[in-house]
Amino acid sequence: MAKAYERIADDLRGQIRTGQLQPGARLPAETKLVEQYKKSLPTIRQALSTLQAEGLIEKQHGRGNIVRKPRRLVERRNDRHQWEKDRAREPEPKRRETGATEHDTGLSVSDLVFNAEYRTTEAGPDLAQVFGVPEGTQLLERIFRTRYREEDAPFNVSHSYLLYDLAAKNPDLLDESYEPWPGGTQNQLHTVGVELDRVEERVTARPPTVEEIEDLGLTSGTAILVLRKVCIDINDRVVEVCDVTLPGDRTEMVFTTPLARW
Amino acid sequence: MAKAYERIADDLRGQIRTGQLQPGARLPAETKLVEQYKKSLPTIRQALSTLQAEGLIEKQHGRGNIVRKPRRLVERRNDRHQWEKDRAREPEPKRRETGATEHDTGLSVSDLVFNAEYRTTEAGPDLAQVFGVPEGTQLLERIFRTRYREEDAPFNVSHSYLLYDLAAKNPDLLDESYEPWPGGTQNQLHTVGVELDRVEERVTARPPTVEEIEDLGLTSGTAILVLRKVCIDINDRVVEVCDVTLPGDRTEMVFTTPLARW
DNA sequence: GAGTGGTCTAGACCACTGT
DNA sequence: CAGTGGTCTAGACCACTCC
Repeated sequence: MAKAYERIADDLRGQIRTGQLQPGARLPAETKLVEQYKKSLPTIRQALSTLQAEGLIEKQHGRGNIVRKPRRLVERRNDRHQWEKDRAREPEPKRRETGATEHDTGLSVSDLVFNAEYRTTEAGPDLAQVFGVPEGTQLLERIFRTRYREEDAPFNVSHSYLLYDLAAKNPDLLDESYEPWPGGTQNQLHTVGVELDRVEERVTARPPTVEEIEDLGLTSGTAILVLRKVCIDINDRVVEVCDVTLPGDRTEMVFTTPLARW
Repeated sequence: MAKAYERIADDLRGQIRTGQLQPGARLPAETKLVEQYKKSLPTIRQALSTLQAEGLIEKQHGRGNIVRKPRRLVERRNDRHQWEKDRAREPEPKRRETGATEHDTGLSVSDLVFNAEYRTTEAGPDLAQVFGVPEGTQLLERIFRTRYREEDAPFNVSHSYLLYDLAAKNPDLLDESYEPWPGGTQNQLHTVGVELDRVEERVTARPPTVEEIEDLGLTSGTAILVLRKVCIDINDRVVEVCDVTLPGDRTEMVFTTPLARW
């Protein structure tokens, strides 16, 4: 004998998958479902909350339970790194034209709103290990948020870390008011004599924390992609570590791996 | 005035984050929490279920609510593709030694259990578009599952698609009893005259469906990584499409992007 | 103001895990 | 068998959305 809330969830899930309930459509009111399935309200609500956790519906207080629409995906390609490296030594007017995110998304600079915040921190055990420096080493931490001009929530929050002593060679790099910096971090590193050899990106996924739900404007029933980007220069030194949080339901990361010919 | 279940969740979350409640520890019984917070059982349970959704605790019927332990990560590196290409033309004994997953994880063949299932399907709109063939074109679908010998659930389920006509050039490729095929798919493609030029991987994240919770042995409160790998040969033809489902709490994907020198 | 979901209570009974 | 979480009910009142 199947559990009541599971049967109800299965039934509604089926209606959504087969398209009987279209994306954007409102489900019957919870009180209607009570009559329909002859079960109590809390049972109905439990069924609905499992559908919410699966990302199939969205609960809107005062409006109803809505079938989720697939969201438009933002691509994030790994060829952005080479593209950014090529740009890093261009003259400023050219660098100013567009940034890496615009390169990925095909949007223009004016479609996106960019926000930066700088501060200094000390390396904890985790970052100290990645940089290969002692714990407590001073770091420049930079927090970036990118969002569409017409939307409230950013689709990208990243925390970038640079060795403070390295960044301080060019005092302009310590000043957040220069952001958005034309040419991005690779240009900034170029001004202190750094050339990148490779970028290593590590990706995992997990459910969002409450803070991330706030920050990224998620509804519950989504996952987040956690990306750690490590930039390594031609002397095999780690010169930047960047932790990026991306909403899983609107981000598609594209990694192209070229292979040597036989 | 904060909601009661939120205050309780915040309080418990704090205890977990600060380490007052260690991973693996049991929370007080729900009835104890009722006394402690002077709230009704359903309210307590609502607080606990938000913690479960965040992946912080795991509910074990009859035992208690347990603080989740971080899981051991399995790495999946993109240099596996070049590694596999290099192997593809080696003699069979060498190919038989280890596979790409063992290369990633540093485990030996005997630590892993591999399972394959072949069948034929027709290309739906999605796959037809990626392959650049008409809908209904016959495909060979191969379902692979990989798991640790000591564990029940696989950490990797993938659906690989090949053009049937291409695979049929070597009848051995149609027979699942040859799996695990030494040298992997790139060697198989080699036997029908295909050389890969590049691999394109697209990654998103989302909450698991009920089926995936079953298949991958997940507890609720985890996310899955969805990866689509597209293999493109030196004539710019799509020769394999592979959809991979990975549990987000035990997988770390590593992508290294080498950059050209200035 | 009508309709809808959100929060919370009090309590009954079932099912699983351990000893 | 004791202890624990899982399922379900019936009903009160609050908060948001939209007309």
